[in-house]
Amino acid sequence: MLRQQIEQRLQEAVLRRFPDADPASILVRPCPDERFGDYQTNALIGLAKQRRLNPRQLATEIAADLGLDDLTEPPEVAGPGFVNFRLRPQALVALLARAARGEHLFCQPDAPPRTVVIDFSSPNVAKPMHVGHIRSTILGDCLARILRHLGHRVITDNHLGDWGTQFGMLLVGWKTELDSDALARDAIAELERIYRVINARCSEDSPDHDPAVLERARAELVKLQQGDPENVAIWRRMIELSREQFDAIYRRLDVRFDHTLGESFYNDRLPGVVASLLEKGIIRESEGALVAFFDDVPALKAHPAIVRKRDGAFNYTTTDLATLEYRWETWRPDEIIYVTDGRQQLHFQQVFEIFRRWHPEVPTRLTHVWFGSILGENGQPLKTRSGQNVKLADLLDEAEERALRVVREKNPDLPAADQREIARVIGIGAVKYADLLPNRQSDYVFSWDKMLALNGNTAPYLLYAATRIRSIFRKLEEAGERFDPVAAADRATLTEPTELALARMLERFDFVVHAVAAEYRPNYLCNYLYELAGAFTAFYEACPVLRSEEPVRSSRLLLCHLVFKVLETGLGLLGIGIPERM
RNA sequence: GCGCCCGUAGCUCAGUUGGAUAGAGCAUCUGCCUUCUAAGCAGAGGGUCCUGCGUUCGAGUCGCAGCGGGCGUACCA
Repeated sequence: MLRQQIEQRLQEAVLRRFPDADPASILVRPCPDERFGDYQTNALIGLAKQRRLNPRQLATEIAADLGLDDLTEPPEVAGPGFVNFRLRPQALVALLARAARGEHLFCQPDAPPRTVVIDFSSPNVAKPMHVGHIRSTILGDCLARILRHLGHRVITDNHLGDWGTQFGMLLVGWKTELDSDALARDAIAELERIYRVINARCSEDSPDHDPAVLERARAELVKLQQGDPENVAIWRRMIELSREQFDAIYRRLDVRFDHTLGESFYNDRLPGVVASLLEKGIIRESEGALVAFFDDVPALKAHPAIVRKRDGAFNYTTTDLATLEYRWETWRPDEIIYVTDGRQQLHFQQVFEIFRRWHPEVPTRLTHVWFGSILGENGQPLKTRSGQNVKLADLLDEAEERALRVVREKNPDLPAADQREIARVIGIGAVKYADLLPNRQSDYVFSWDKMLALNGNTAPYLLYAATRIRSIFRKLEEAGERFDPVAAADRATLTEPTELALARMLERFDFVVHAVAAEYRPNYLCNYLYELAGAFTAFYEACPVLRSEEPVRSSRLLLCHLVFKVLETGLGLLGIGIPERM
């Protein structure tokens, strides 16, 4: 927040000197080493080079013209022409006071607000949600929370896989294999089972292969596509049952969608999409299919995209194009974000390229936010011992169970219900944190031990710091005292190194949240919160709070109060809650 | 073949328009609980940032070439 003011004054000073300079390249960023200061700019070096000036001399002259006395110590020029800024304690105290009065929480919204559609999670009907869905769900939800926090209008849409050739087999299975008791017990497991049975009969290299079943599956699919009332009713029922199970998971994860418009929602639009693409000459017939070619795009030259298959059926490219057009017509978004696996990069390049040709008038930014795979300890994609996908519900159960074991060990005297609630919050938080902490583009190795470790950069560490703050205020309340942040702010004083370090950390929150939004990388926020929690525990060890004398005592309480709010807000942006105690 | 990603401490990984002496956790070692939660803190050791060449005042970061690994690549999504 103070960084922004420094940057603005720097840009103004540069423009006074060079009216034609580009302010977008005049940036102030955190110092890599706190010995140099809190913030620095290196933009003047490049600026001087362009204009054949001496960089150090230019830096010295600009630094003298900044008018930063209310915010920083006198700026220092260093090395080849860096300018280093050190925040004044009074400026930090004033910032904390404004936060105490509720004027901000160390983060300012983006202006102007934008409309952003986020497409994430997208599980398939009649299949259990498994680890393959976790990153999309958690990352997408986190980005939605971040962008909303920055003041944008966010529309989340769960593009369910509720249509496709698998329904031919599912319909045969429903009519010939269904065990209604099993369906009542665990609908998805039963749908999965009947699918497997029929799929085995349809596949030619299976010992159960039966050409008649394959034929029947095709016939049932055609009937569904033609609107046969019985098949449509069964199909709707399968969607309903699946959504109940998805919703149970989303409730546990505290994930919400504004819309759930599955693939089938776009069925009516598909023929029109293809007709329009043909009319505009964007696709043409090739080997019986209708295909878009990209001879003028080097990366896509060797990768044409099929928009209608030889047999006349549409595929996911067609559906995604219809979806894009619908979203544009309905919400006029400034941006549409797709959160999927990195393996779909080529697909989205093709879809975006086709859409640009199809609707060149649409200015919407199209973004594919992709992520790597979750691997087992053997370096291969994570599976159960029997080679199945790990079900998300099982994974969440185990996270909570493991957390419960630790809670019981650490807090044997708490009531069992409290232990379970604490374990639930920690377990779910640990899963989310472990997923958001790695750079999203890298594959990461899933490890229970690391995820629920009690130290290191983990959810329990952050939650522990937060509950220690809660504990301080609980003690205060038990003593019958009331804490008034505004009154504390009026006489706040920061002198101890760990106090000042904490205040500086709070000030940086704004920078980090904006960096997350700009690059779609929640791991920046994870690392920030870890540092904030670390700065708090260092302060906690060095500075008694309740036992100190006024006015130090209320200043430290104010720090605790604000650190808790930022931890709570930051963890909230990751979709993670804080237990009452640990 | 073409395209994308990765290669950083023994292990798992961060590393923000290119920025100063490359960071963290785990593991190893040394201290710290009669004081607000030790699920903690303070400290130590540990590096040819895959290799080479180039651009630059400055390269883990950018470009080119190579090596090693993962993934994608015409009718699944």
